[in-house]
Amino acid sequence: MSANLRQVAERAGVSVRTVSNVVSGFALVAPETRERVQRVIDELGYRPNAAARHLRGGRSGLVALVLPEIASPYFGELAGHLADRAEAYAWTLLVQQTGGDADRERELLDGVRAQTVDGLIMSPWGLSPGDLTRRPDSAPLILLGEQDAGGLLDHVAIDNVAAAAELTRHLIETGRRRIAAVGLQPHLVNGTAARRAEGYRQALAEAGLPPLEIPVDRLHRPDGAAAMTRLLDANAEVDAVFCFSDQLALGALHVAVARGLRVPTDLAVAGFDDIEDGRFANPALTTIAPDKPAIADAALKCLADRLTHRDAAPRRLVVPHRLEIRASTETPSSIG
Amino acid sequence: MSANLRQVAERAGVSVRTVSNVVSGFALVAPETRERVQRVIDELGYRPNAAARHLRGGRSGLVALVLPEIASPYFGELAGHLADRAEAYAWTLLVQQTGGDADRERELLDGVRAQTVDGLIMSPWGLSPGDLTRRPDSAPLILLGEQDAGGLLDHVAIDNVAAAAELTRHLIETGRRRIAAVGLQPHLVNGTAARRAEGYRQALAEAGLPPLEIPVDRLHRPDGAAAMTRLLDANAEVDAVFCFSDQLALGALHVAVARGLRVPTDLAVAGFDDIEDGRFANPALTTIAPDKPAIADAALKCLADRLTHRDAAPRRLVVPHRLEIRASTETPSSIG
DNA sequence: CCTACCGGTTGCAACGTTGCATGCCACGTT
DNA sequence: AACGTGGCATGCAACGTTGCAACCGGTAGG
Repeated sequence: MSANLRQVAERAGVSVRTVSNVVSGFALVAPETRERVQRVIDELGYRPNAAARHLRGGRSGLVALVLPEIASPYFGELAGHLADRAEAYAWTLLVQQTGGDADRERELLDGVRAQTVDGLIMSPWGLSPGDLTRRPDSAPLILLGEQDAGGLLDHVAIDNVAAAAELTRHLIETGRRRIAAVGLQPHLVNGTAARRAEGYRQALAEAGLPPLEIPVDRLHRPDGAAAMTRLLDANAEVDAVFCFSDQLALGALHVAVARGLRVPTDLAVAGFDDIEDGRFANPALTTIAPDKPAIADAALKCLADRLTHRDAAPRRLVVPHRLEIRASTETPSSIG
Repeated sequence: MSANLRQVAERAGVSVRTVSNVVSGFALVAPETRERVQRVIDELGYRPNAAARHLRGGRSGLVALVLPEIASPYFGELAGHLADRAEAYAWTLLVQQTGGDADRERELLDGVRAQTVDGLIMSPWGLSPGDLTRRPDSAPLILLGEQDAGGLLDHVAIDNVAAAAELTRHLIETGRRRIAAVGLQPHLVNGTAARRAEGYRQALAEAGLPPLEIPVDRLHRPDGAAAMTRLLDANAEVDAVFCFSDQLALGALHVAVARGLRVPTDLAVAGFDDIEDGRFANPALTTIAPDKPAIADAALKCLADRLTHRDAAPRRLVVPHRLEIRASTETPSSIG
């Protein structure tokens, strides 16, 4: 076990309290005392005990990141930004996976950990807004993604409707007429897919084109592959597929190429999220790029603000996005 | 703030100690007392205070996962398995990123957090075995990846030499003769790349073929892309590229395809790690698939054992791998 | 000359929990 | 009747830290 304040105090010939003052750096301590104490601290290799600080002060320095799955590239990239940025707030990130399961989400929100962290940053899939607001008194919760929690909770998201509409318009502009949307999850309460569908429908309606919506079970590559297989088998004659995640799009792309379709000549494929894989896919994937560092910053800032103003009005932070046009949706005519 | 033991005790008309006994479930408590106390616990929504338990008992229930970067698909997938499995040990995972930087690695190993977690699972890149063993008395450390720490530390890894040799032999068997290896990192102390290079050289030597090694800066897609660009620009006339990570391979693949090479007809491309992107790449990527769930299990088990037997001899756990042959290395002749 | 104040330092108490030792009671045995 | 035993319950102390109030010596102001 490492040294504690008492041991340092004894050795430096001062009180425990003074050592504490030196360590925390704020209070009044005479320069020479500070220096002497500091020397002993270095000598003994003293490290403050986080458990005691937490017990005493109520701050753990931990923030829980509650995600469907950390292995998903989008969440992985986001977690990376969060972990980096968290340092500025002296927070360490703690990862908890839900698999998108409502019971598990509830369990993690109410569980022991939810009380020992300073806050939670969560991307809910299974829980309804009602579930989310009706929870016992514990650490503040910041939501990622659009959740219509009746304005009762802080959340951070891009404008999914606008983004999806933008991307759909881009497909229309490149001459596509039969544009399928892949990624609705009818069984999930999660509002994000619904927003993207909304934007997709808006843009199609503007152009007088009919929607074609393909539901999926999850948002992974195999689901995109399965959806594309179904589309092709059904002879749907689509000339563009807009997937609600890059993973779906990569799965779809894989099947399309394997089936001998030329992308983008025969079929345009677009995704959403701008994960790194998409950038290096063959062909590179057109996508909506949410500003992930900004999402991370906003979530942490929002949490920090919430901690200092426990009862300020909940905020909805909208983070910028960008339409990232790559080879997978190039105009067919311009290729030949 | 939520209720504490004292409040429950008062309300149930028993001592604090008895409530504690009910909560921890082990000690002798009369059934009717237990039931009465339990009722009050539910009523007040009592949750044990982790900070106090940690302070008192010395166990935090936290395990730090110290990685170069969580956004990297291999580490993301591994972290997912670890987070899932950790539950069986009542551990929560805490993520810390090093960027592969030696100073940062040292900082995290010696820092405050390293003392407040029950253990650390780390994938070191910058620190030498010497640095790793010479560290102050804190939580036990389990290493991921091969580290020749002189047998002084627990570590978990696949047999990288054998795996790389296997993959290289596969390339040779499919008729490739000019096989480049991409992924040596001369500036890093990390032994993994060196092991893979060793296996690669062995297999080439067996077949009487000359090695061709391309160093890289990092193991990301852009580095693979850059390496492939260099190879092509140098007119190296290679017919196969063995990349030491799937990310490198995907970058290389992207450039190869973009430059008009037919993969696998003109060029075979293979990777290492079996990240999901590789499975859905165009063409799908041949790779070495480490048994990631097994790695996660082994690391956690190893840590648990270490905690119960603080001074048992350090162990080196070798986890199985599998050669995953996919389209990117199919025999050219069999295609036409 | 007394008081007020200020910089520097200190002791006490408390955060919520659990290990340990002990106490109490009822029952069965000697 | 005295004694041991086993089941159950309790009080005390300690884990390491920091907020609070107080203290001390010295200087400035009334």
